[in-house]
Amino acid sequence: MYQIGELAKKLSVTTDTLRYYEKHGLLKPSARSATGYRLYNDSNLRSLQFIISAKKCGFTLKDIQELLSIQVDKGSHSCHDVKSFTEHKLQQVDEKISELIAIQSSLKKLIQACDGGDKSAANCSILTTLEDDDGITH
Amino acid sequence: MYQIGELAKKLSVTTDTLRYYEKHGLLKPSARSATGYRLYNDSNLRSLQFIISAKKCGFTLKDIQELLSIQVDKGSHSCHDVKSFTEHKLQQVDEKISELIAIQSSLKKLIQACDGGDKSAANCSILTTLEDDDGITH
DNA sequence: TTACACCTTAGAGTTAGGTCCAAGGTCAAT
DNA sequence: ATTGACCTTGGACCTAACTCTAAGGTGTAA
Repeated sequence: MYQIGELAKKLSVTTDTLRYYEKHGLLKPSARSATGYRLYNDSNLRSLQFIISAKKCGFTLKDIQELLSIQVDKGSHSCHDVKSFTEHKLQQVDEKISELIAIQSSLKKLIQACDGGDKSAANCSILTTLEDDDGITH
Repeated sequence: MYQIGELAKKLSVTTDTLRYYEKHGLLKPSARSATGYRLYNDSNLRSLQFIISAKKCGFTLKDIQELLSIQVDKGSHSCHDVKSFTEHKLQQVDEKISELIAIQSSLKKLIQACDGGDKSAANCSILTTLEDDDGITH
């Protein structure tokens, strides 16, 4: 069990942020001490890691709350709903990955050009390298 | 050449957003009409596509401005600076991709569980599937 | 020449996601 | 028993990225 300050330090966020996440339904501490201190367990820690990762990838806190709320309950009558919701989220993730891969390949080319590649005049910015061949396709 | 409204409609943003991007140095229209109307060309359109893509992946407008400002000028004395800056940005992109791939694999497992996979009791949420095997490693 | 859909600027307002008090309680060490 | 580093709540404040409003100019079709 961690106090709020320990957890915050572990994952480099502030205690204010943790209280904010609690208030907005993203991360509820597993318990409270007799005197009202928030107490977090390892499951809370993993949730927070997930929140931080997903945020870095451009998901809103609302998106993240939805992702965290996905629960597949075998035989549940809501299985179909959960599945189509999850498929929709997967599609968003796939899109982000495609876009990042295009940017990644552009940046790699720019670095190569900097190493003395012979196309440096033609490929001199992220936009020109994106246009090159395997850029973002829409 | 497009007027602001045409470009906005083409890429599903508002005209206010385009004016905002101009004011903040992200997207300057290639010309103005005699009467002061903004005129955008295809290069402006590609810049805007890039801005939208990068934003979706969690880059701030400041990040995006920096990405757009990368210019490799062969033989430039600043080549080294540009290279290390670009390498740093590439590292950020690589991280985002890793995190998205972990989330992607989780979502795929959840969808499979929904299809009647036999591990649905054990793997019932995004967090449990992340913990499974190939989750995010820190 | 007037209607209507465009465009201009400047500046105010909004939302998400924190961040920072203030006033006070808790806990371990001196 | 008091110091100092923790914790509590409530509410004000802040920044990024829009979004809206007001007051007015432009362009073209009836």
